[in-house]
Parts: sequence; structure tokens; C-alpha cells
Amino acid sequence: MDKELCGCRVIHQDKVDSARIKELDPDEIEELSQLFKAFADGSRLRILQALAIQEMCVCDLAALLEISESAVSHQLRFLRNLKLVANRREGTILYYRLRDQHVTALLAVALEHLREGQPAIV
Amino acid sequence: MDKELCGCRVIHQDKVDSARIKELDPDEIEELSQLFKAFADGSRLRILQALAIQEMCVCDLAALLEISESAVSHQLRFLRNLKLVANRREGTILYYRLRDQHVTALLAVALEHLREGQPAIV
DNA sequence: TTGCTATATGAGTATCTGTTCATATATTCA
DNA sequence: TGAATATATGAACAGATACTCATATAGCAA
Repeated sequence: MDKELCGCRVIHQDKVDSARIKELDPDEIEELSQLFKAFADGSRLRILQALAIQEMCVCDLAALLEISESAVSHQLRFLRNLKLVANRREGTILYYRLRDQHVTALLAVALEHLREGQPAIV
Repeated sequence: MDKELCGCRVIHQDKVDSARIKELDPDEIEELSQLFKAFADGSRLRILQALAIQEMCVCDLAALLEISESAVSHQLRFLRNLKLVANRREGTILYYRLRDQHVTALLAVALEHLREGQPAIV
């Protein structure tokens, strides 16, 4: 049922209505924001960018980022849960890799945005 | 094999080296993670998605999201600083819009990733 | 078994973040 | 001028989060 808009002013009801119709559902918003959180941290970003080049194991990533292996492992679990990375075992070593090309696609678009930085009039 | 490098174990020095060469510089990593933070919160995500459809003013966005106008204004400042949104004034009303197509591009790739959810063998 | 290595995980903690509240600024109109 | 409206901003606080530390697990080899 309709919740009353508890004192919220609305100037353009038509815009609010049309926006509401096209809104993503709450579950999708939650999943989306979780996905973007993966890229919203320097350590995870560097891990993803490194894995975009080649598969790597936990301790190599730790050496690259100069943070503890535990920290890397925690972040890899985060990325694993989001299905962004996967691993394969070789003896005691786990090699991590990106699961699909979406990671590199997202990074590419984001870098493109950044590099338009100072718009000299587009 | 195992080399001591400031206390960090390294199993594949060659991989670490090649990853280090291709690393983005720290400023770029910082900017990138800031950019992705814009999408890493439900409220901001909903604002961006609404503005992808049409320009909207602060109080309409507040009504749509059912949060305070102050909260929306804070988030819009965040998005403005990242050059993701811009506004135009008409009297006392500020209409916000997306600044370029990168926002929708990022959302599209992210949704594509989500919707491959359960991979039936890729 | 025992020991060693590589990684995973839970708890604790300091920092970060998104909100609300109170107040300030900007524009329009009487 | 002064009131009303729309938005911006600073402070403060609750909740989230990324790290460290200690410990656990898994595989390999003697």
C-alpha cells in the first residue's frame, strides 16, 4: 500500500512517477552496489588490475601490493563471493584469475571517464 | 625460489615484476576507487539511475528515494565533485543531470555481469 | 604420524561513511 | 526591505569496512 510521503515536498510529481516506474528493484540495487564496492577500494582495484594481466597467487599479490597475505586473502574472498575471480589449485598454491571480461570492461570505461578530466569543451 | 623482499614472500618474482610494470600509478588508483565509490552506495546508485532517465531537482530525488533533501544534497555534491553530474538553475530550483554517457555505460556492464548470475558453463 | 607451506577465517579495532539535525546561502516575490 | 522557497553545508553520531593478529585448514613430503 502507499506510504504517505511523510512531509516530503514534490515539485514535479510526473518526473517522480516516471522515475519510480523505471527504478531497479531493491535486490538489484543492493547487488549492483555490492559489485561496485569491489572496485571502490584501492587494494581490490589493484588486485583486479593485476589479475587482468595474468593469474597470480596470494603471496605474490601480497608482495605486489605490499600488504599482508591475510589482507589479500580477505579481499579475494570478497571478490570470489561476487563471482569476479576464481582460482585453481596447484599443490598448496592457489592461482587466482578474473572470471570474465566485465572487470576489464568496467575499468576501461572508468579510465575513459577520468581521462576526460578537464573538459576543454567537449 | 623464495626471496626475501622486505619480509614479503614471493613465489613468482617474474609475475610480480611484470604486474608492477603495468600497475596504474597511485593517483590514478585513488581517482578510480573514488569514481567507483559513487556507484557503491544504494542511494547514489538510485540517483544516478534516475538521472539517466531525465533531469531532476533535489526535492524530487528526495521524494523518490524517501530520504531527506539534505542527504540527497550531500550525495549530489559527492557526484558533482567526481564530475558525474552537473546542474542548471531555474529560479530557486536546481536541475541535476548526468554529465556524460559513462554512467549509463558502467551501469550497463555491471548489470550484464549480474545477470549472468548462475553460469551454466560459460 | 610429524613438520612445513600456502591460504582461509574469526575477532578486535581504528578509520571511514551516510545519515540527520541545525544552520547558512541563494533566489524570488510581496 | 522581509518572508518564503530550494538547496548547501558543517557537526555529530551510528553503522560499515579494511586492516592486523591469532588460529585453523589443506596439501605435500619425510
